Amino acid sequence: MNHISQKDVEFLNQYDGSVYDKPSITVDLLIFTIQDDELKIVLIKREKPPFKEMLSLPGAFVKMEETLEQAAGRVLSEKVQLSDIYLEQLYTWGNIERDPRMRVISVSYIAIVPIEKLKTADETGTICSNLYSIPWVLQENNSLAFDHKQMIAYGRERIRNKVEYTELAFEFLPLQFTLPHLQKVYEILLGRELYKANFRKKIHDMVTETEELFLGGAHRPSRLYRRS
Amino acid sequence: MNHISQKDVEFLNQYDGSVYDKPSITVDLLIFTIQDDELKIVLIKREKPPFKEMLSLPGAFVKMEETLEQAAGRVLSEKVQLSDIYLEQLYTWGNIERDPRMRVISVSYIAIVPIEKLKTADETGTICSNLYSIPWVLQENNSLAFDHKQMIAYGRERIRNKVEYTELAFEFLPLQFTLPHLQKVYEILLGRELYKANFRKKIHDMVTETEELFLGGAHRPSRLYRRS
DNA sequence: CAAATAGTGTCTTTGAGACACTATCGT
DNA sequence: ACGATAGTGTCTCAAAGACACTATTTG
Repeated sequence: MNHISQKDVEFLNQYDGSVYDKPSITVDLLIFTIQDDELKIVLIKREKPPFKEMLSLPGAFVKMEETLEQAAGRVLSEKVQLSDIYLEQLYTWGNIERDPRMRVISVSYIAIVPIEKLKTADETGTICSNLYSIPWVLQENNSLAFDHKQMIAYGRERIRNKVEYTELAFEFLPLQFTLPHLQKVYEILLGRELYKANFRKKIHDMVTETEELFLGGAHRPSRLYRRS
Repeated sequence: MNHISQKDVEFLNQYDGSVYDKPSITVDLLIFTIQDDELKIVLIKREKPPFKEMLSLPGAFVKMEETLEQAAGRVLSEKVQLSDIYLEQLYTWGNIERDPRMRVISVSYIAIVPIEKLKTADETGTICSNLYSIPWVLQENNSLAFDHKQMIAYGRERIRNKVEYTELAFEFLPLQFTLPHLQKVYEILLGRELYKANFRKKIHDMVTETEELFLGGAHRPSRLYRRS
């Protein structure tokens, strides 16, 4: 597959000799979680120029022998060695000057990991210490490497929208959860408070109650549910 | 920008020498219109292998000096020399074997053009004779070049969804239109009939009535509206 | 005036929103 | 018993759905 025949070269030459001068392709990951009642994202401090010392999304060049999803999965597994993680293509960014060194096109992906899962896969604490609150990241005076701030703003918006018409919110929670906890997730993602009774009517068909209660709180315990 | 410094090469070599072995990037266009009460798309018959003689989406390799949007606009303008055309990124397709010759990643775009606009920009008739009905294209026994059939199915779905929560349907119509015509567009895109009175309540705030009537029909003429 | 399409009024049903109430735990 | 959180019943209101009606044109 990597060998290019003469016919292919002729074909490609019709397109301005793209064989010899191609953009590079990367994937960048927006790994979201909810911690301490805040929507957070995994960022890393760049160790090399350009944008040295600045925060950026984890990413990698796409290899010839992997699909985009596989590349995204590879970047993700370098951070958290976990299976069953929500992964969705967000948008492809192709501005010419988005990387000052050369032409790079980036396919961005959204990943969502429950904080409990993140903690168990993070023995060294390198991930959880790299979690940044979205409101803080998106502050006006704050600046990120490349166009990553714009990506995060776009990803934040995608999540806000999808929460309304999908069951995306569940991706932030473990298998079992209480309804007050689920409501809190919705409230954080939507950015507004919800009425308890109405909320429960809305999500009623999405959940099944278990026999267990969530104990450990100082007051009346709440029932644990699963997705139905 | 096309010059790669030694430092860049070192940087890139960390990523498996991607400098010398990169995927190619193309854009593929889903140009939709409505003609004869059917959703249709512009397809071209491939003149060369692979998939010679088969139908495919119009597309092109992305040049180093153009953004993805510009590349999409270039392909579009090769078909229809028109401004003010709805253009939206759909999805990026990165399967390894999607092009049998080599590794090609394709960024797909949806374009929507009112049939009237398409006709005026199509003196030779080369576009309108290349319009294919979506239901026909998506038939099970029908086959298209590359993964283009899958792209069209995905684009069709995107349109069906966005019609419900955006004003996308207006993109299929000229500046002035009648409400029966607008309703027909909604019905075609949604794939079901709508009640006249309810439909008008729903779109009431999106439109402004003009002083003109649409004449030429055999019966009572309907009023022309614009987007508000 | 008949046929056909354009356009409107209104009853019903559904679901979101608001709020008040009851229930059950730990201390 | 009390404080605090969990959980429910129900009224209100707005929008979607269904259907019947009136209006205006051509031939």
